[in-house]
Amino acid sequence: MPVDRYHHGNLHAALLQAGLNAARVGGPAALQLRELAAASGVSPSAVYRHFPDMAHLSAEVSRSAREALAKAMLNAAATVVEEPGDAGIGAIRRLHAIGRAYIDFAEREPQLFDTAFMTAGAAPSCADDPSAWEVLNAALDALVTTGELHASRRHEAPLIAWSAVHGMSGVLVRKMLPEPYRPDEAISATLAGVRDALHLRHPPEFAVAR
Amino acid sequence: MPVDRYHHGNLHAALLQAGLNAARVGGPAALQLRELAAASGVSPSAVYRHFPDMAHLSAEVSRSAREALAKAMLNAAATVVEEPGDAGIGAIRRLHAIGRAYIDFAEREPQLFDTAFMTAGAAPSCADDPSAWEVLNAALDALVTTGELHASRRHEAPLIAWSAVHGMSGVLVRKMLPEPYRPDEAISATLAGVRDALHLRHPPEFAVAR
DNA sequence: GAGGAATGTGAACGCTGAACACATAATTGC
DNA sequence: GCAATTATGTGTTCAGCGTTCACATTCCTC
Repeated sequence: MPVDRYHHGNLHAALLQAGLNAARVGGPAALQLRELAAASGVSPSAVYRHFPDMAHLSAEVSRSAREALAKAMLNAAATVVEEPGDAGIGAIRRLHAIGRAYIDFAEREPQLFDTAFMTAGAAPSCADDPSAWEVLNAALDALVTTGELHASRRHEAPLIAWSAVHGMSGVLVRKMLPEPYRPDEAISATLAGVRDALHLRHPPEFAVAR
Repeated sequence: MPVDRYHHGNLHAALLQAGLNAARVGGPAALQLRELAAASGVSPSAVYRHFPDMAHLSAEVSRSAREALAKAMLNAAATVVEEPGDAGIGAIRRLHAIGRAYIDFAEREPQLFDTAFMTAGAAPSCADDPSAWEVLNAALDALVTTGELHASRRHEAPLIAWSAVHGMSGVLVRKMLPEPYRPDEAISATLAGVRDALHLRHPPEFAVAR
């Protein structure tokens, strides 16, 4: 297709991608209409043919960032190797893996993580995407199935896991971890705390100096 | 003192207060130079006699919000009644009280909570104020002193407590709690999870349906 | 091929934070 | 007690932001 033509072709997707690129570097503040329009090789007003206003574009970028986070979690879970004689420990490792992937994402892409959760109150819930929440609950279901997690704890389990992991992510992103703590020990402690709170086993490879 | 005079008297403090008032209602986005100047009965450029730029004013408002949060925690801890024969359970109740105060603050003043932690990366650490972190550590010290918290867990304890409480606060503020969970059960579950992770006793009055 | 829908342009408008020269009040020094 | 200096506030101006509108161009359909 010709490179120079009046119509862009797929400006909606291009703006979204430009938004992700910008947010990756500069966070929510970098989501500027004129900037994204220029990055897509288009005049500012062209944006309004594809989004009602800047808030909707930002919201879609934010949603896209949440999807990337969920995808990173699924990826991490998929790489966990199954233990031949012990299905339970595999489930525990998978929960650990998705928790660590969540926090790793926040550390690796702090600005994008910030963008993912920038929505202040007016969020259309999170029942929209293949969300981190669903990935977490699938992992918890597996823990119940394998007998690692007592059914009586199943209901509150995602609250405990999510608040801890999401909280530590926020602390690391905002660089609020005080001296003398180091990010890696903070992450390990958080994940170990989740296993303790859920009364799970601690697989040997997760041992921390304690 | 005369109400109509050229010099304001204490514009710095007035702008800070105006900022807190605005942030309480509209969050970080409501911190606008012209708005705060007008609320203080002063022209926009007058602000620059007291703050180098808007970012510094916002940062001071944010810091002030963090102080308010810490004060709410101290307040809650002070109202905990001591158990005559059991100093340990008082310490546990105090930890519970400051955790609940933290989350309650976030629920009661979501916009102010958002303002308190809006600093994206460039925060001057949090060793500046009578911070929530210090209040938390004091409570944990008391738990060690009374023998409720094993010394070997003391180091990682604040990481576990803070990430869980801060994370649940963020979830509630951003209204990200999915159906069918209700805020009060989510808060109880989070705090119970912290006690579990720290291997603390569960005082009877904190019993939840589980 | 004609006509209409979809999409992009360019020039506005009101808003924002910021910078500047200038005006006024408070304070200091003699 | 008065002049000079400093501190503080005003008004104007500027660039950049999101947004709107009339208009131009291209694509699609009949």
